[in-house]
Amino acid sequence: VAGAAPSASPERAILHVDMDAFFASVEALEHPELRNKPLIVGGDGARGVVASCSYEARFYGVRSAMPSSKAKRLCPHAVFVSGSYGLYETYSKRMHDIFKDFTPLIEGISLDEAFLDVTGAQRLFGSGEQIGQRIRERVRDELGLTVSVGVATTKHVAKLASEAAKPKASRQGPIPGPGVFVVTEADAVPFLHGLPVRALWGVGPAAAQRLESIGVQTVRQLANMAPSVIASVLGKASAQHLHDLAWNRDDRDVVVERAAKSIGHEQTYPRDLYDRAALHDQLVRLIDAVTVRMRADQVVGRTVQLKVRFATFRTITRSRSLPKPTANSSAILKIADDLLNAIDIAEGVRLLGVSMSNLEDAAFTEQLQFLDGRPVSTDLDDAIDLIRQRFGDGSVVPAPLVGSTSPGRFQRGERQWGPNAP
DNA sequence: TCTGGGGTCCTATTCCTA
DNA sequence: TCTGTAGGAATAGGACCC
Repeated sequence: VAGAAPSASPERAILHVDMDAFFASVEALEHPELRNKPLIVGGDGARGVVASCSYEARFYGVRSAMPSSKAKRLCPHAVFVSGSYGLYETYSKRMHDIFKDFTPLIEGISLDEAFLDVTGAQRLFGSGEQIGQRIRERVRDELGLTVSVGVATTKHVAKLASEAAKPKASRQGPIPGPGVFVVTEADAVPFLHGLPVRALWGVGPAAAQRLESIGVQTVRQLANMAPSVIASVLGKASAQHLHDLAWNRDDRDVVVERAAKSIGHEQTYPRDLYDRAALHDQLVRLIDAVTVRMRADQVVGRTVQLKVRFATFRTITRSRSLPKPTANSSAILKIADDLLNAIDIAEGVRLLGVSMSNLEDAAFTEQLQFLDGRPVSTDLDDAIDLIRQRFGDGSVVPAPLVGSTSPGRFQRGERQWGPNAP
């Protein structure tokens, strides 16, 4: 209507919801005897790392991704739990079910964190802050867990805001934080400029050190630096990106579902491997696990990547692309074997990994063919999938693994935090 | 004092082809 | 037929995230 006042559209509201000490909190919930103790979820073995830890453990300096051996030194009386991926998945799903009551625009970042676009939900449920409070209450009441919520007009400030909402560690456990932390559009730049560059999403140890070399330690200094100067140490793309973030220029949307770009598995062994036959058997195992997932997701892949970490921790990758994409175990194994055979393994192999990329929808893909034109059959893989469905994962295993000490089937999330053996 | 496993994205180099 | 070159794809490595 001419002359009518435009209805005030609500300000963009992005929530970042982050579970507090997720894995450790779930374990404490399921095992009451572990409550209020320094608790570490992760790999117990010599090559394990910390996946998550309670606030009581954090007080001693224990952090996620830290080698377990170091964590034990810092906090010798901590209880170690190896963790159960499936359990965390269940809790994560229940959390998402709560989110769905407020908005369909949910972008899961990991099991324990997600972005929610609640711009359009504000008329119905109140401001972003109010929605954040309600989500917190419901997760607490229905799941028995605490989450921290950041509210802002952009994704990356929402992410930083949830960090500001989090509890602090003490000997007695978490000291509650604000729980919900709001950064308005007007406050965003001052909020950002008070932070160290390391706080920005995408600035890790390497970038922080490079920025330091041109005298940049804070987001404010980064913001006031010419992008061309930043580019001299970080490259053009990330320089422009970080400079934009420093001024709260972030127009990235909450993306509900994105297709995976690669599927892979890797494993660190309790002892380094020096034997080609043993490595071949491990390839069989890894590829079996990868292709099972590919077929379950109905995708095929064109590029095979092999990853080898040597005893010295030197890591290399070798890849080769097929003329046509596939999810066929033997076709992939052939390539992976070729790649492996071209590598000198005298140093000893600590980790082996296989991943498939250049993924395509299996339904729209022409079948991989042999040179004479016959299609490479996936009948065998399909039959194996069926038998496992009916009789269990252990009912059929690749021949090289029969009678070996390795478990036949490689499970997603299995020994995710390192080998358990000493 | 030793560094997991799942990924994504970016950059530099190499190789191929027009 | 040889040479130079521009651009794209493939490859390798590394940084970063949870």
